[in-house]
Amino acid sequence: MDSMQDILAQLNPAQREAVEATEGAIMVIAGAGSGKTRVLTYRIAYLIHQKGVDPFNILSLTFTNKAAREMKERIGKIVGHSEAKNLWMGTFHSVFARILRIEGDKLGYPSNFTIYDSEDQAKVVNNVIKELNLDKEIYKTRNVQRRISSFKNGLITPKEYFNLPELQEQDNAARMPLLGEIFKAYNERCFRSGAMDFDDILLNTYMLLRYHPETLAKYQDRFRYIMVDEYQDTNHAQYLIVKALANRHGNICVVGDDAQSIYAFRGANIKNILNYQRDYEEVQVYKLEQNYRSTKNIVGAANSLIKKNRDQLHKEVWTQNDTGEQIYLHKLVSDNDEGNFVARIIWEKHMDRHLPFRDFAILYRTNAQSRAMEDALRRKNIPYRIYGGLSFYQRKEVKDVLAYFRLTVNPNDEEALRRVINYPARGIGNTTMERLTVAANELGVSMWEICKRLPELPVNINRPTQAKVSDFITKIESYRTMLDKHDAFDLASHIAKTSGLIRTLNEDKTPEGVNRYENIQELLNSVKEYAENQSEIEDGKPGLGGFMEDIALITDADKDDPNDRDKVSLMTIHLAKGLEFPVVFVVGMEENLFPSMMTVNSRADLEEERRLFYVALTRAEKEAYLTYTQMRYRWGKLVDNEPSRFLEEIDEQYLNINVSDFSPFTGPEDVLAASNGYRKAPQAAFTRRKPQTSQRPVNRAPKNLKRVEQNAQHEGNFEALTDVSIGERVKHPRFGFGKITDLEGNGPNKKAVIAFENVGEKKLLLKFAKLEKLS
DNA sequence: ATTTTACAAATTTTT
DNA sequence: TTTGTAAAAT
Repeated sequence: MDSMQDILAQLNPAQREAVEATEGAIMVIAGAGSGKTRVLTYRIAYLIHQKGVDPFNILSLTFTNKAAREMKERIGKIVGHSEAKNLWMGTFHSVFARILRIEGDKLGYPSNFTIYDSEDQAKVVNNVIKELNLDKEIYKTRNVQRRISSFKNGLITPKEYFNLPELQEQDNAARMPLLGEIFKAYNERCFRSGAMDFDDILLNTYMLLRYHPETLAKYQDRFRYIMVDEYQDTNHAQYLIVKALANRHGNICVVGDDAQSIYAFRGANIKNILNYQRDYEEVQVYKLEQNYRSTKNIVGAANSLIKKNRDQLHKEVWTQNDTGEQIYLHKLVSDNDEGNFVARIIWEKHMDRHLPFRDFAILYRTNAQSRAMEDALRRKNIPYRIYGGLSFYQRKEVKDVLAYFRLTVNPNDEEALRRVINYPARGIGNTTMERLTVAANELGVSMWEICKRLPELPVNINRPTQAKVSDFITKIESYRTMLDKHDAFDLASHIAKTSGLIRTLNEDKTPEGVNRYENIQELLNSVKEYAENQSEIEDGKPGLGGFMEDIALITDADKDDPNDRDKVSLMTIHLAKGLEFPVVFVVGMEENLFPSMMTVNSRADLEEERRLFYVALTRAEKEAYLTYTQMRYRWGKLVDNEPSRFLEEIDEQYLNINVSDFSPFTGPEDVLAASNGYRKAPQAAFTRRKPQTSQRPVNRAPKNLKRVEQNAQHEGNFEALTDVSIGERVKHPRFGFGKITDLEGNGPNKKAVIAFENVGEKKLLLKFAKLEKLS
């Protein structure tokens, strides 16, 4: 167990003050890399250890569940693990889902309510639109979803919606006058399915606290100390929940950085930070401005960029770290080329400098960009892990099995029922489903209820079909009787076998089919793991119900697979928030991609994109690479690009610009790879287009980039320096002066062993080393 | 009722 | 390129 004094001694004065200020309202403005997690962790340890606060009375809201787990682990090392385990710690969604499982009956929800993800949500919305006979060309699912979500984040229920002419006018203007009807029907549908969507978790928590004073009092009493991380990304609902909970003891500490606010699109409200001082009397504000993460170059570049934003709190992030290298900027021909470039740099650093793969992250604006990166990494056999995108639990076959699980735990879950009532095929088709839907709507009960009482209801469904429905019901009922008697794994594998899903998948011998089968095995493995873990805990819940509660809010970023220990990380910049890596690549620095096309017309949106870029840059500890391409595949078509406006917003002194129309990274090897695959077309397109592009007057590349393009030829010469011999003195851009002591390999793989004056002996691939001869 | 085929539409970002 | 939906065929 580490001593508290030792720990406090590790903190700088500002950090230490923030840790020791335990009472009242605290706001910590924490610049990127300023050790904010450290402060939060030690603050909790300090509360427990020095102030004798019971961990049970501490609530800490983090950005990911993984972050919560890791903090708990570190706190456990200081105060003891049996103590730390009682902390209330996790994301807003997981902590409040937990409370709603306990208290939800007060709102009419069962404790085993289902959590609908966006796919479920979209399906409910679609069904409702269809049932209301609305034109789906006008009522686009995505738009309706977004709209409903924004209502909920603003704590507006259907009832309130109809009292707010303003909102109705907005929808009228958007040619969606019946949006309120959809909203109402959607909510009713979810409610009678015993289901909440992500936004409901917050909205319902708010409703619970607002209309059940005794429950509010209970949790106010319990949470004597509250901490909120990433406060800049909380929305109105979250803000009010926290405010309500803190109302009694008033010990609340929020940590955030307005420069890293990147979730306005989902309702996050930057004003929460600004209002904080108004809401609480005598707010103590601490600023953490010393960056411990990145080099001077990276911090300087990020600062120069974020200065372009008009709306921001004043803050001066600085660092004592080394100057480090400039940020590399590279222009590539295509997205394929970009992938090859990144893969090649990673490979080089891995081989020559022995950097483990986990030191690298590739960050992009949109998930679609991962493909080119994956292809390139796979070709070089570089292990990688993708975060986000289509996560494991969203795959079709996994969701199918989960739908059976869901139905077993909560048979009212209509989306689960719709998904599998005829999968595998049982002869229950659209006509039957329509009639069941009508009956459910008329009686206002769940579809499960209708199916169960089908014989006694005046529903026009013929006998044979009724029998098929009732067979299905019987099957699910039989699973339900096993819920309490069997652990999650026994029941799950029983369901997988007897539902016919495994059999159906087994018949498919295509590679994709085999893969799907393996995914189901993997799912069952994770059920097994869950059941085993839970039976070890004294008050564990080894049943399937517990498993379903557990996975609903687990995201990709929360998983911690030991197999993923040494892999390159690929993720969107949004997902990278809070993480750090020695070497970071930010790819696709192009207009219309980053900043996204959707944002360039509004200053507020554009500033959010700029903050996003700020977040991306500040993930890097030692080195950052920015890349953009001349053309890339979008919508299956080649599209010409211009460099991102953000590139010229970075102060030039921090950049090492390698931009030329000649791309040294499309070597013979890549031509081969390209002509092998399905992307023959681009290759042809390049050769035809290249001369054109260089003459085109429309090429609006930023001025400073264009100017340095001239120098690029010069840069190119460094690449070619392979005709060196032992004994020669050379200069390396990073390692400085050195003498060649040995040579090995031939042609493109020729390597030199060089004794550098300052950094010792290194073995470098000549084609990458950018050596300069000293004569 | 289910499978096949053809054609259009679509891309921000996430709990 | 992929994904989803609608019409057509079995």
